Amino acid sequence: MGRPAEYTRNQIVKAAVSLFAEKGFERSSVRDIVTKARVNQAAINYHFKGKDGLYLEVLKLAFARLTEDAGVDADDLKSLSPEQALRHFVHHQLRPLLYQDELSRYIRMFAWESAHPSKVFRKFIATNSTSYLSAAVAVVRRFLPPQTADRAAMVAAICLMGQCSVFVRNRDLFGQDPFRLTIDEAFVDGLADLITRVAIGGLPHAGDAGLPAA
Amino acid sequence: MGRPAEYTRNQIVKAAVSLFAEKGFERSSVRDIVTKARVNQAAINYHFKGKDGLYLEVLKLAFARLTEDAGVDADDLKSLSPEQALRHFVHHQLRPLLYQDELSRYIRMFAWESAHPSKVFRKFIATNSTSYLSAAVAVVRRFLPPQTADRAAMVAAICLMGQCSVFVRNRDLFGQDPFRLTIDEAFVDGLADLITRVAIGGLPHAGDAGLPAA
DNA sequence: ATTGAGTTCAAACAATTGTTTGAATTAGGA
DNA sequence: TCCTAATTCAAACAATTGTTTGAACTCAAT
Repeated sequence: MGRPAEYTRNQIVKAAVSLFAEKGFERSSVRDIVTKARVNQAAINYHFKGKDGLYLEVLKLAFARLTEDAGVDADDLKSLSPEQALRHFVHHQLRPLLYQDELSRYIRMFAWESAHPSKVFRKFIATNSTSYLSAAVAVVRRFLPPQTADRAAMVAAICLMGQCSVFVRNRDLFGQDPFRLTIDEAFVDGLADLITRVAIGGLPHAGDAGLPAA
Repeated sequence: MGRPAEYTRNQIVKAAVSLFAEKGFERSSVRDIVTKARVNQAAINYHFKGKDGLYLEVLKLAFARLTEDAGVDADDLKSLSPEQALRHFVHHQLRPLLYQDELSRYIRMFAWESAHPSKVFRKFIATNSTSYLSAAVAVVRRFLPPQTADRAAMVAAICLMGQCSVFVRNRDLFGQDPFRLTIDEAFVDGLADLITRVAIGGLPHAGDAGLPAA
């Protein structure tokens, strides 16, 4: 046996998560990752069979962490009132605006994917039947008329997440010149309130929208 | 003089708009553009001083076309009721889902930029003081309490456009497997209704959200 | 016909990407 | 101790990117 292989793997995964969250998968180069991880160039291919393999591994980690987490766990959300669950979910999606921990990085990775899904990601959610959207669908559903079609609920969920992910992806940008938003706790609370209130006020009427039935 | 230089320029611009709309600026290679335009490799650098220069030219065209257009023209929208103006604006943003004409391509280009603004785009909107967001701000404002801060209105506008651009960018994707949405006129009408109704129902309460004052 | 500026062209350049190679290490089992 | 398999490493590879080069070509004006 050679040196601690697990150490190298962990270093790579940690660096990859950090970079994928910051710039997305496509814009993160293998060389950037190995430099940040302080490992050799060829390590990624040796341990993960390529950049795609590494991403798949990272996606599995992120998905596992996110589904077991309180923010999107179906059971936890069901125990709250619809309004509380929605508020909770939205705030969870906005978490990367405030904290830069591991969980936030995972959420941010998914925010990049929601902008333009990579091939790896599409293959990943194709196999994981319980998509990362299902939590959002469950949250949204409770505001919709009971007989609302699955497809309509999914569309509403996509809208909801779309509003959050714009801010998560472009956090740095919105702090700058044409916008000059100060992104602190007060701002995120306000933003979460805005999205939540708009959804609460509007979703009950969404059923009338006449989205095509399933 | 040599051959019709204007012809070459037009060919390049046309091909570039098509590709930028389809995949975004970064993912469109110079070689793809010149191949589609049926011109020589070096033509882009000769006529536009590089890929960035071409994009800047295209952005100017798109911006001019979009601001003179009924869908986002401030005066046209003011002549409608707030609800009508909102519905009109949202439907306009969703136009690339139905039609693939020039106007739709411009809208789609901006949808890519709203996901992850390129350097060229950021420099462009920095000089064009009337950002392409201002129309959305004006539309949204009429639903907000009169004393609402500019910043809060902008945030609401970003949310509104975020909901539209997700679908515009990933049109093809949503037609496929995990989603299987049939994107026809009925769907787009329904989607526009959904977004509109949610906004109408919720925006009036957005003022309570306590977004940081300007 | 000749000039000369404007334009096209095939080819190469320089930089970056993900991946592969094959030798050099490392550590555990015989 | 020697052997073997796992791991690391520097280097190169092949493909793609945007850009530059310098000669060839076109056409209006002289």
